[in-house]
Amino acid sequence: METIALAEVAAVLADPSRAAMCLALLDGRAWTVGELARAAGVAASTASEHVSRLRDAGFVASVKQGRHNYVRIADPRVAELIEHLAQHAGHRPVSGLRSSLRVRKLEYARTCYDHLAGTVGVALRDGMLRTGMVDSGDGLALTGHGRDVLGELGVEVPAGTRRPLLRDCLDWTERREHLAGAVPASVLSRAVAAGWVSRDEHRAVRILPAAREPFGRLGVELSEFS
Amino acid sequence: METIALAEVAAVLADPSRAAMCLALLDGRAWTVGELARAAGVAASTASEHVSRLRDAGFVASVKQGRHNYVRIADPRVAELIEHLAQHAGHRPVSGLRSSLRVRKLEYARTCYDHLAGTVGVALRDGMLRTGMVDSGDGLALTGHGRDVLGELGVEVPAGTRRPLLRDCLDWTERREHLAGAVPASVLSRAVAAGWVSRDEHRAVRILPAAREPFGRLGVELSEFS
DNA sequence: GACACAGTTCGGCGTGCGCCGACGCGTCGG
DNA sequence: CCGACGCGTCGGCGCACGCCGAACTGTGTC
Repeated sequence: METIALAEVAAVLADPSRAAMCLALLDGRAWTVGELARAAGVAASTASEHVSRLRDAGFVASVKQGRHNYVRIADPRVAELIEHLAQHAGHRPVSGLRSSLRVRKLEYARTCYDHLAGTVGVALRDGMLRTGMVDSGDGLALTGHGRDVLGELGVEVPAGTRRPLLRDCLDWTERREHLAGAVPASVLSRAVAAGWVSRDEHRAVRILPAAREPFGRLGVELSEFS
Repeated sequence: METIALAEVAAVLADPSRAAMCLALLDGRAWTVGELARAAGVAASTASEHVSRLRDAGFVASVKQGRHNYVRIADPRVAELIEHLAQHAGHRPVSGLRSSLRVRKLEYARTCYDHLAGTVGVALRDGMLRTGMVDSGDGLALTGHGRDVLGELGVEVPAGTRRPLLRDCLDWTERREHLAGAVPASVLSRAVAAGWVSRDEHRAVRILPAAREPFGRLGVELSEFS
């Protein structure tokens, strides 16, 4: 009974094309069916079938707009699920990930669904802990000082949401933890809106000069990386 | 490159027989290959092949003992991964789950890999929060009072482990959260060792009379349920 | 040493499903 | 109004893989 449900849900991710689409969608943006087809390397008709199946399984949601069909991840929980699965897949083959330039870029700064990851993401976690904005006594918590600094930077702290404010998320390349949750999501959207960073191709993030001051307030010295 | 890894890992869970085996193994015990074959309803030879595949993928570990091969979940992280996946599978079809007697039993008390779940699991979370053993200000934390009570009950609080002491885990039947993590795991193993509860068939847990006093200390009044 | 039994390997069978190309439909642009 | 384009549906092809039974290995039992 319920056992086949697990298999069905896993089967949806078990296809290389659908898996590629899901990983692409982890950047948090809405992709068209055609873009997903190119990303996965299949015909548009095939991609359309895959999107239907992902939608039926509750992994993605889609909205029609003119002649385009925009597809995005249905829910942050789904994004976490896929991240966890990819993480389990990733930590076995140590592989030569650290080679291509594009990967190098992703190592430095990228998005993990709706928050920052990569070197910068890890540094953000370190910085917020070091400056006392976040406390980690068996579970992560935002301190009063943390709330103050975020307020001054114009980052809204969501209230009354079921989503945890702060969660640890094991990093794909760094093999260390970065911050996930409602607060880091809010930090990223503020950073984009304020021109501190810009979202680049795929999941890469470009750090702009304007980031120096606000990121310093968060305990991240960008000059340390280059 | 990395995209096919995700598909490969999902494909391992995508088979109904392997999925059934994994769900069975979530009770935390070591099963023989033959037992898994019967649980999944396939021939022993087929089950053997499935176990090989699960082992290669890092989902299970196996040890040979005499002419038996004992199989268990490789790692708590894997157990959580499967729980998350099953959870995503479960919350769509509302279905008439609440029918059979066996399911009723599982609703009341069962294991979620290595800790208590079901009605009792949820009550444990409520009780430990209400009695001030656990604090939940943006993240769960064990209080000093909590450490004291656990100490008096003979429950060891693991130290120096990477695993979080307390995590929330959304419950399958109750649709509410119960406690996961190192501390709840320790509570369950102590409860079994001390004869407060016994592990029953499948994932069911039988609450014994000796549980009344220690569970009361944890804020759970067993008489409230029957 | 003979037998029973758990597990593994192997060959062969059946089928489910991912793929494409062709076609139809709706939207946008000249 | 007509062509270009994005998307969805359908039919047919081919491969991958889950299944079993038979044979073999290794381990306990009488």
